[in-house]
Amino acid sequence: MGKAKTGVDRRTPTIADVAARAEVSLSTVSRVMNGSTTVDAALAERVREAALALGYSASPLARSLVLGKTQTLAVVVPDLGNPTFQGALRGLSDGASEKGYHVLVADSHERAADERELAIEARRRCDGIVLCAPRMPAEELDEILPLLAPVVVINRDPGRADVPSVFADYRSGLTQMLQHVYDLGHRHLVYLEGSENAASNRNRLAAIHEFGATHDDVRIDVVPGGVGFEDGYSAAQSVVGTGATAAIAFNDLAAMGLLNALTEQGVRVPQDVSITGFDDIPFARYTTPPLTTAAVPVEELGAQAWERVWALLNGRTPAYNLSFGPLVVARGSTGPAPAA
Amino acid sequence: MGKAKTGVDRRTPTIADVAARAEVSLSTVSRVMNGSTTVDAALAERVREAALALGYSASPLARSLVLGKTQTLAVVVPDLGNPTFQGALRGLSDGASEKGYHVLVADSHERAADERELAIEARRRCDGIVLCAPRMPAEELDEILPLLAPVVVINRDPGRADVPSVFADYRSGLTQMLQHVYDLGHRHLVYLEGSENAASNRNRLAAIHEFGATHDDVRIDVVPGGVGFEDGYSAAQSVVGTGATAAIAFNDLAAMGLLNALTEQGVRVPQDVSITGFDDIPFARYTTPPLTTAAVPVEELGAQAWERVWALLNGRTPAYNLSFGPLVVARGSTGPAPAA
DNA sequence: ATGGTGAGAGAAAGCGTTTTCTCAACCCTA
DNA sequence: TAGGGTTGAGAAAACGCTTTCTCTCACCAT
Repeated sequence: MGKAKTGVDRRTPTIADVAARAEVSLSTVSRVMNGSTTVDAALAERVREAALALGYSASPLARSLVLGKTQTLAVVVPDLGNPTFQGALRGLSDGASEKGYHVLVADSHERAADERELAIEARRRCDGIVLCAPRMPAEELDEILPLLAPVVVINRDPGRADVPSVFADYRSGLTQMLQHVYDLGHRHLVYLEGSENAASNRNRLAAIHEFGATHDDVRIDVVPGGVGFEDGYSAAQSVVGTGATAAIAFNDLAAMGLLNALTEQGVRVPQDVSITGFDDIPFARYTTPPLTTAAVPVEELGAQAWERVWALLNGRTPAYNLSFGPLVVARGSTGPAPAA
Repeated sequence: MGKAKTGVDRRTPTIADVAARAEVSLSTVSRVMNGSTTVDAALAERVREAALALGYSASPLARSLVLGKTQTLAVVVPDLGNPTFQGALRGLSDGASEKGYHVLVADSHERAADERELAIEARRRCDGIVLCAPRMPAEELDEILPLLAPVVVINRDPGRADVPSVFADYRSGLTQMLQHVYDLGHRHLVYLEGSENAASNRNRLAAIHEFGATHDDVRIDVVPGGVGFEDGYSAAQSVVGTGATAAIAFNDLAAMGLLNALTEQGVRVPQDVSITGFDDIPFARYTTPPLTTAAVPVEELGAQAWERVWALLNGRTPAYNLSFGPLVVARGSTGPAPAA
């Protein structure tokens, strides 16, 4: 099985092949391919013909090396299976591809420990990175951010002025949500917590504490929950145990799990217990009853993130940081508090 | 703002910097970094120290160029917003990252026209590619497949023996589904079609025709539908118009849209009309009533696809092509046919 | 002593581009 | 007709690595 010298070989053609065929120098080929005007029309045509005949196109790798840019953007998300991040990824990907950029995704599987290495490694292959690492400790984030530049942080406040960010204002969103159920007459609430160490969970807790502090007539319990269906599902007992009339779930997924468990147990929603989610994932409106939630425009969030990396990439100062104030979408899963 | 020659510069260190600091040659540094044993222990230690001090790690770009491999896999999907492809992407990504591989995603936005260029372009930056292009004409697919190798095709039959593939057997799945509603007594069905030119739609149609041919007592209408919520939602009229007692939707998304529209119009599911989906996306079980569907293990599908590229990448012959026979999951959206 | 061996390390080639540098030829003007 | 300015194209350096090739030196057996 020696390398027989068969006339045609399967190796992808290089610039040298084109140069040889067109009987010009490498430089000329390069110039033609990059649209430099400083080349004779006849020669240019010859080069183009040769390139076409050979099916040549420049190696992105070699090009990246010399140009110092890869035309690729890294994105780190905690969980590719979560609709929230899927949405952001989509918005990002759309924006990027529009500008001829490629997207490298890395899924950290919610393991905060891996995020650092994952991000740094991914970043090295790209021109910039969008980081979504809700569980990473603030100090660690602050530490790696400079190594990652150009970087934009998504879904949390990076806590540094020099790093653009786009995120939902979970605190204000949850405050609105609390007000919503309060207005419906609920006075005993329960918050089904997300990951304890997640920034967005802390934001929500802040809203809860503030709301509790400013409303003496309301009681808010906090029980452990999580970020997925199952977490919400298995928290049903503790929710019921509190005797609260309204359950504020960390997100839509948990809310849906809870809703399901409650319904199975014969608890009527919203007659007995009101339930709220967070994010307004595409499916939130299709549950029974449809889920009341705080809408976060995730795809737009991704799009805005792209806009900011793009600015950074072009040496421009990105637009102001964006903090989306989630909007409460009142649907069927919340109703008036049952008469005591 | 000239480039002042400040002692410390922010440029990422190269192998030359490490060599200089350790007072050895480039070759030695390279050898140490790649774990070659043929280097003196003392020297090796010096190199490691220097690398650490400088925070050096080899440029993946330069490395890729010389090694001829990028440690990256391209994935082309028709729609990042679709749970089916999200699942596959996830399975793929998990497998890849386990082997230190990165994943480049490209979303073709269901535009068959773009898929070709997208795939070729993405492929050039990677060592291999997983292609999911349901709408691409068979001839075009057949034409570009050789250019893409190593490649594995997902979600459709590539029609060439030399290209590994992993896909769901839509035909058998739909046949089972038809049998399911038939067994429930339904004799007048309506198929809510997907994209006309999609391979998986043709597979389903084949099942329909066959079923119709072998069961004279059953009538199956076909109406235009689509692949998303809205498509299903807006097809409600034509579905009702047929007078069928069971609607077979192209996929879960369309089924959910249809379910929603029907419910709004006071049509009871499944008392008046039974509805079935396809894929068993995570949310299918949370509709009201829960959706009867044919389960396709999308994540596993992605995982298997990875296994096959991985084999290809290592010069091994990948395992047999896999065709998952979807399993009907009977849930609440299908019931006995109403008495005529 | 001496030629052979083998280990360890540096020099240099090569990966496929882009771009600066250099040079030859041409045209114009004095 | 000579000199200066364009214009166009090739040679070569650079990007940051890996790996082959080459060389030196120490060691061992003869």
